[in-house]
Amino acid sequence: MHFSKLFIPTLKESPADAEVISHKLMVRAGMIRQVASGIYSILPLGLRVLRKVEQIIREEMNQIDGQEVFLPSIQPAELWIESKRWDFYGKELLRIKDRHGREFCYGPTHEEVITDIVRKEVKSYRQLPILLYQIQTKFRDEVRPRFGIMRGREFMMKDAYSFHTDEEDTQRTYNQMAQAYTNIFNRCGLNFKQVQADSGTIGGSFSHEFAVLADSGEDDIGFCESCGYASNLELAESKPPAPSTPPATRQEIKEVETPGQKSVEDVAGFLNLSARQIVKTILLENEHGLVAGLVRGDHEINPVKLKNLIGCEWLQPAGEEVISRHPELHCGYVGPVGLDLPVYADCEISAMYDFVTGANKTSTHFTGVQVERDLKIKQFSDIRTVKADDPCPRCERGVYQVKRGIEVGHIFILGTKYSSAMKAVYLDQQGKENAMIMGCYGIGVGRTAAAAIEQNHDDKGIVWPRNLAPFQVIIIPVNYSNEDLKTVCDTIYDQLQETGIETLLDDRSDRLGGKLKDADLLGIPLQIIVGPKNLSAGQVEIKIRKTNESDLHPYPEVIADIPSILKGL
RNA sequence: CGGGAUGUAGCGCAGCCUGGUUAGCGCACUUGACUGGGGGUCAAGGGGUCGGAGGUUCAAAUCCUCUCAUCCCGACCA
Repeated sequence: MHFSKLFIPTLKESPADAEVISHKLMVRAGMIRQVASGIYSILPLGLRVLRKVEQIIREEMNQIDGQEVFLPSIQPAELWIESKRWDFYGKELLRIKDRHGREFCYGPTHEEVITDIVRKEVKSYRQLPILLYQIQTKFRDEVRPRFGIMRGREFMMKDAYSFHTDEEDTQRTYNQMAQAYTNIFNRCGLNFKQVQADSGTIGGSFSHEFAVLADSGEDDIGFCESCGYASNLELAESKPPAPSTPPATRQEIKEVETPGQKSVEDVAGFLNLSARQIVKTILLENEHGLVAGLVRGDHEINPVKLKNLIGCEWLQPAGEEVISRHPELHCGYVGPVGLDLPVYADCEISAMYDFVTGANKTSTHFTGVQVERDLKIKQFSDIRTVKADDPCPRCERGVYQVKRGIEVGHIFILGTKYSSAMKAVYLDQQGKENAMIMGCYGIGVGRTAAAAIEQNHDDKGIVWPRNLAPFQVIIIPVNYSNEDLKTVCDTIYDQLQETGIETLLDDRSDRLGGKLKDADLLGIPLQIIVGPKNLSAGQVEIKIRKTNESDLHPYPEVIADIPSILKGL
């Protein structure tokens, strides 16, 4: 392609409303433009990159017998009512009416549509398993879109769905999918981790995320480098407490005055104790009312773990307004002793003796509290959030590291949640009807491209991983109106094109400086700079974007080496 | 949905506090000349209902009220 013919509106300055580096660079490199909050136009250069990601995904999906389909983005309400998600999905579901007043939504995901197709067309165990996927736009009316196409409302996604007769077969496909995802993100040149994840509102029993490690990520990833265990922090297991021997004499429970001492730090300082000797009581609210969670003073409660433990629909920290409706609860002095609420305690509490809790009385705490004597615990479980340097639960010596991650892929075993609700059944060998077992698997296409930029850039611009680069090579003449240079550049261009290397020829009349700045900004892996001085010495300059290394090479001999130079990048 | 901020030319910004010529600057754009190895120089141009509506005033980009949009933090999120 000739640069002058391509629509690549590059900018010298970053847009004022861009915060993260990938957003800034994608706008500056002329890849995307914003249309409305969370809604973007993809320009030619951006689309070339997205197509690269898509192609890699297609190849890996086809490799494991996935078949590509294309489902509608506008979906009838009936299907969503049938799966019970019309009410459950909430405001994120963009609802629309057609001219007849019939209700539709813009698909945020496609379990309903795909299950509808499969239930109509698949009747026998002989037709299973089946794996279908598509790549198309989704719309989720996010509360707060941000970071360019990293978290847009409309976005490109690959979603795949599999249907099976039994758990084992589902697990097999799930594992193949995990391997395919690993291949995909490796080919995209990303540094990522496959981590345990919560299945959230999509439901299901088993799930992993693929997280690209980057500071701008929105998730916290906990992982252990000794054994490789990795998990989203909202699910990361903590190591059970080592059995401890109780002190010879146990303290008696005692009320102490703690006026104005509400936080753990306050109380610890006031009583001259460590936070580890205090038990925090956190009040949370779910559809059944209030519950209490106990964690050690230096720990944080993990609502996701607690929600999964209780098995409730939702769970959130109780607001002041809710607490104020309970006169027996005093903010800052709530404690588990004699508390008339279901009390869940973190495992670590079971190894504590002589600790401090709130006394359910203003300006008062208890000291010398003992679990078995003073507390009524509904259940002990792992309900705290792990921190960096916590011991790894899966190996002897390892400790947690915590880093930010961008969720680029997520795979789930759904079980029969949708197939039961929507009666997607098949006849088994005995002629008996069974619900199909499902899995679903997603990749954010645009987010993957953005994540690649987050991991591969410098102060000059993008540094594309080779497989995602919109072009492999850019030819930059010092002056394209010079006939000799033009001839050489055209020759190199034709030669590379014939070899199948995607090449961009910067035929613009701009001065060299501007063209070099743009080439760096666009992040094309290899630059060939053709100037009169070097050329008269029979040489051209070749610059590697990633390393900034620039060397003179004999022309025309070097052109034949370009493919091998590229392979080495 | 709570908290914070910003809307002035395609992009980045100043002017606003303390109202008063024709609303400025840099980049980009158009024309011409010179130039040609890291965003060049000179000259001449085009482009604005100062986000919108209402109000105060002799006079509003500037003060007041409402509203819309966008961004950030939090909550939320396959």
